Amino acid sequence: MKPKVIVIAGPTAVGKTEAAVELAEKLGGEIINADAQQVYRSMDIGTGKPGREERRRVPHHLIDVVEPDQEFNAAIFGRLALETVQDISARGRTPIVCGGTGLYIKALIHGLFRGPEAHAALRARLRRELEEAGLHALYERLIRVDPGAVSRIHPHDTQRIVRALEVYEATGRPIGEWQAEHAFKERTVQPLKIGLDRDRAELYERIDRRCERMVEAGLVEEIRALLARGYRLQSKALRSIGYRHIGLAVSGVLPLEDAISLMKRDTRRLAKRQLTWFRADPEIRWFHPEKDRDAFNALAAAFLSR
RNA sequence: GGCCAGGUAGCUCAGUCGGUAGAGCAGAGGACUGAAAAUCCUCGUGUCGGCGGUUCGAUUCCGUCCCUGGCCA
Repeated sequence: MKPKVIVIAGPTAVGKTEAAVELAEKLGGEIINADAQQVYRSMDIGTGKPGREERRRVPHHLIDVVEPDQEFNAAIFGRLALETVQDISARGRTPIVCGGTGLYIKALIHGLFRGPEAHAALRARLRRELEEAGLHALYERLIRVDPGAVSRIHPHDTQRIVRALEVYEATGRPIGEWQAEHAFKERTVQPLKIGLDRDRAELYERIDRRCERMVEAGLVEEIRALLARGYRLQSKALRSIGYRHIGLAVSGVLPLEDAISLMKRDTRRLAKRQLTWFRADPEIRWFHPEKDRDAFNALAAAFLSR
């Protein structure tokens, strides 16, 4: 029997953490983070991690699992999250997955295609080629070996072009074949998907205020400390929202005030992308994080007793 | 009170030698299989400040009023 999992998804700053903590207390649950940035240690303020109080009330998992310069990605997350779900479940408790990274949630529920993992050396070579020959040349090469890619990968999408070539060169098989075979058909768990959303203007208001609070709470100092320990602003972890913006202010490229404005804008855009992702999933049941709290709590309880 | 410069998309502004208008930013929608807080795609109708006049036709020209900024009193 596949373990039951309650998923709480939604855009950043919508109020997922409070909802998840309350639900976990009611149901005897434990929270599994599904937020791409919260896995990094020493990045607390800018990632909006749950605070000491929340973590005291309910056990949290998959927060602080790697250093900011360590490799982490959706596949690693999927494996760790599944192990964690199974562990929580085996102890008779309820796993509650809470986060805004759609791909991570998908990687838990369905896994990713079992092809080659990210290959650092190969990727570095492709990057070099990209600089020398240009993106167009890489794209041409890709569609020669994988004609189906024309309809799936846009010629400007550097990241996907590189990944597709990487998979092809590592296996001799186009990425499209791997994907078609996998197609997210299987499931590792039985999910109940709860989506949280609220009025757009209100959400953006909350985002703006949260960015300001992060700076007041010491985001600048947090970034200085990370840089002092040798982490680079161009690393995967620090290129994320907030860190890359305030990082510009810390290194004197931008006045702090401008950096904060850009951080707010890009956080709003992130929220919009998150909503686009989750809206495309017909299994998600949507609720207002406060007004509908009783409704989704009841739905979760009914799901568990089924 | 007088003179000058403006009032056009949410914001900053361009433009129409009279045929009802378009950029940047903001914003909206979408895609997403090992970087995903990443990467990428698509989207511009608004009493052209109000009211009159001239004209086949006015956002454009004329008159007048209102508003904003600057200078002078």
